[in-house]
Amino acid sequence: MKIQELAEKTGLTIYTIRFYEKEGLLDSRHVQREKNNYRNYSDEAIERLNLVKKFQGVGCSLAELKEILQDYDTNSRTHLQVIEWIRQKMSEIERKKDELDQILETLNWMLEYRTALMNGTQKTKI
Amino acid sequence: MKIQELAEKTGLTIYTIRFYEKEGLLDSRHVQREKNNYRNYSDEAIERLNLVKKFQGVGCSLAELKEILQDYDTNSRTHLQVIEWIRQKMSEIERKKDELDQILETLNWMLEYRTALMNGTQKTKI
DNA sequence: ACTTGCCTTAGAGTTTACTCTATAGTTTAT
DNA sequence: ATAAACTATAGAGTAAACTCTAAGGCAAGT
Repeated sequence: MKIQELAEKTGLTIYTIRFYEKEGLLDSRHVQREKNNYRNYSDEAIERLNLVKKFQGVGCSLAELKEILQDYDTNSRTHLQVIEWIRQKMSEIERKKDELDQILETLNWMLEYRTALMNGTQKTKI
Repeated sequence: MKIQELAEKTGLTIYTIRFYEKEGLLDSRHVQREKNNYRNYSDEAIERLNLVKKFQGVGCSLAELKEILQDYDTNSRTHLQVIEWIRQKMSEIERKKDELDQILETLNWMLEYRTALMNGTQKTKI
């Protein structure tokens, strides 16, 4: 498929897709060139970009993602290094989940506070 | 307390603290000026900055934070608007938690994949 | 053939969130 | 009283992640 179609299927803009490619987040499994030099994307590209989006959404930088997504035989990182990275990332995610719970509590408190204010009650604020 | 002390207590730099103030994330409850024009921070400032950090860490922009943290009587947003925002944010956070679970699954799968590779097994990749 | 619309690149511009520098005034320690 | 260490401001600089523009090539419809 061509870039416009991929953009529609992933919800990204064509600029972003080309930018990600330039940043090394896509490789030959995801993009090939036609004779006319047009990019031809595989279905794997959709999955890949969705993966990128998912990780991005939880505070992963593109640089970090690039390192981890790079094919095992094309870079210098050893499997053990990558495995270590994955483990660290997993406990980071667990920590982030706890944080989200804390924020939910805070939001709930804010909700109560605002509701009380609407009814003229006085409470403490931060 | 003065800015350096607040920086140490919050883990932010003095630049960031001043920047946040300029962006409207702190108000008279958090900062006052001395006769010498030095900023004098209250203990509430610590709590406030920690709150900002927490929300920031889960993808809240400063602009968004500003709107929500602004004092109820100093801005044009009605309580109902803010309450609606809080509700939306809460379901957003719930969605984010689900995403984190998905990512944990993905990471777990990646871990298995890498481990298998180390042992010479072949699997599929994205 | 011609227009419209999609594709290409290089490179410039934008936004967010800092981060620092220059310059100057204030406070503290010796 | 003088230096070191802190404070202030305005404004410049940086990094990440886009976002767009210009100039040109290709493709499909009339």
